[in-house]
Amino acid sequence: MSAGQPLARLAAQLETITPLSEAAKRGLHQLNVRVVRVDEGDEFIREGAQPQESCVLIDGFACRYKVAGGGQRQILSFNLPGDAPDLHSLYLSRADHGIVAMTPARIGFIPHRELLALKRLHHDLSEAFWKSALIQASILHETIVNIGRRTAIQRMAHMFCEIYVRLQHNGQADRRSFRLPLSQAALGEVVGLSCVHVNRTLQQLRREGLIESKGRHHTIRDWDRLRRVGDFDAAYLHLGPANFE
Amino acid sequence: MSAGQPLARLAAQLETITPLSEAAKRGLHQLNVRVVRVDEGDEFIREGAQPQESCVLIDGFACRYKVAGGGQRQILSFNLPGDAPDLHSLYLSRADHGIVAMTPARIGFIPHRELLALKRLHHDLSEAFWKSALIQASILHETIVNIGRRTAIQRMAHMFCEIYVRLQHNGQADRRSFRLPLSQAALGEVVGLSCVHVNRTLQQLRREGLIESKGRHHTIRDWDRLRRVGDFDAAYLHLGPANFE
DNA sequence: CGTGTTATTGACCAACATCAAACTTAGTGG
DNA sequence: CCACTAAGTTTGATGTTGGTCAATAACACG
Repeated sequence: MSAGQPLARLAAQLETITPLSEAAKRGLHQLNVRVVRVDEGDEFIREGAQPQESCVLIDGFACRYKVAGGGQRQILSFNLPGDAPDLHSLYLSRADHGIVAMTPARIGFIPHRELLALKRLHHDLSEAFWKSALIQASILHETIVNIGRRTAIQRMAHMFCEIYVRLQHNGQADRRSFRLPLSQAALGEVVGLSCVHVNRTLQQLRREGLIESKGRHHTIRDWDRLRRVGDFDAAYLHLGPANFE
Repeated sequence: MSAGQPLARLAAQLETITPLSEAAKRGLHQLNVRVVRVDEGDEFIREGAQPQESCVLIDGFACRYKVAGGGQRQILSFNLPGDAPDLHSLYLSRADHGIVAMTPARIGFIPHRELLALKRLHHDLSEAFWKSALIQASILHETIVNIGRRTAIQRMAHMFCEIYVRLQHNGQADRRSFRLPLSQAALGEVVGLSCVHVNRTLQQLRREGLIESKGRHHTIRDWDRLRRVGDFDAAYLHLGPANFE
């Protein structure tokens, strides 16, 4: 999957959303992709920038975030390999959030012009992009509910469920076990908690036998209970007919 | 604006986003719109439904919401006349949120098939819809920051700023004054607070001379300070060159 | 006028933040 | 391989914010 087709995973992901014509796939692979390696912590899209390119996460793990007035960061969403995290910039001139790599990663930058032209040429591709944006919005909705209405332990449980299901779907989870490259401080920025409270909530999840962690490697011990605690129903991820239980 | 062209406001709103060709506008107005009157409190789209039509808010005020496991409601966003709140349903089969009228309202329902056909026919229209969905996403991002990172008074101040600017842009605010048809309980469902705390926070905003309210009619007394308190910058609303100060 | 809904108040409490220190881990260079 | 460092995790003590419960007051509507 590596050097040859930088957009292979994007294409694969789009196809799980909507079948693509051969022509559309060929078009994707003929795009002029500038591949850039970034390091952990690099903000490869900055809040407020006005990029002329859109990016695709080729491999690695990234997060979209915004910074509140007090300087505190809020993570808006995760991005896994194959995601196109800023289709936004295609139509909105100003990036209203930054994107930061959480691991060393490779990013593909594609000129807006080419992408727009391709989208116009292949209607199925255009639909797939739209649908993918709608799924992202659906995840944002659930995030708002999670932060607005759930307690610390529910939020964390819910977050672990979401991450597990998405990593699993992305081929990055082994059984009930996965690596989540975020510090506890960063986890707090995801669910809107202080890092101290994240720590204590994690301990509670462990104490109750729901998860197990060493370092940044986490294992789900009791999926069914974790799901119930986190009030998690994977429907909002729109991952197709697969059901995770 | 009333009987003749149910989609007049939608067209107007789309045009503030992207100029539309005459053909596209004609196409819009030839759509087969089923207009329905709903009452305050009516949930005209239910969470989990699988509608075959998309809706447009012709007049009135509506909110999109989700319900958490505990039965508590979280409001995701406001919708004003001219909004198309569920373009989602065009591509995602299951509505992952409900929509409820906050005032008596008129809703236009348009068959998915017609809308999809029209979108395919007029590229500018398709772009306008996409852009409008991206703006909604941008608002969701700010909502997540608001709920995740700000204190009660900041959240409320921010919400009033957003509502004021949007109502103003929609022609529904008079000077610094507007009607917001939500109970304090509902305001709490917007910003993730209990209704008691909403009440106390409102009092604080009044005490500090930032706003003034009688009933559901609110007036902004000190826009500049309200904006600072709420950490509000209208950029994320993408309302075009207009600047609100 | 009643009657139901919404707003307001008070008392109390739980959840979560903050601060500061100790401990662990992983990484780095000698 | 070890010492050193920096980053992240864990702990305790304490304070604040905001939630809950329950009662009362103000409105709105028929």
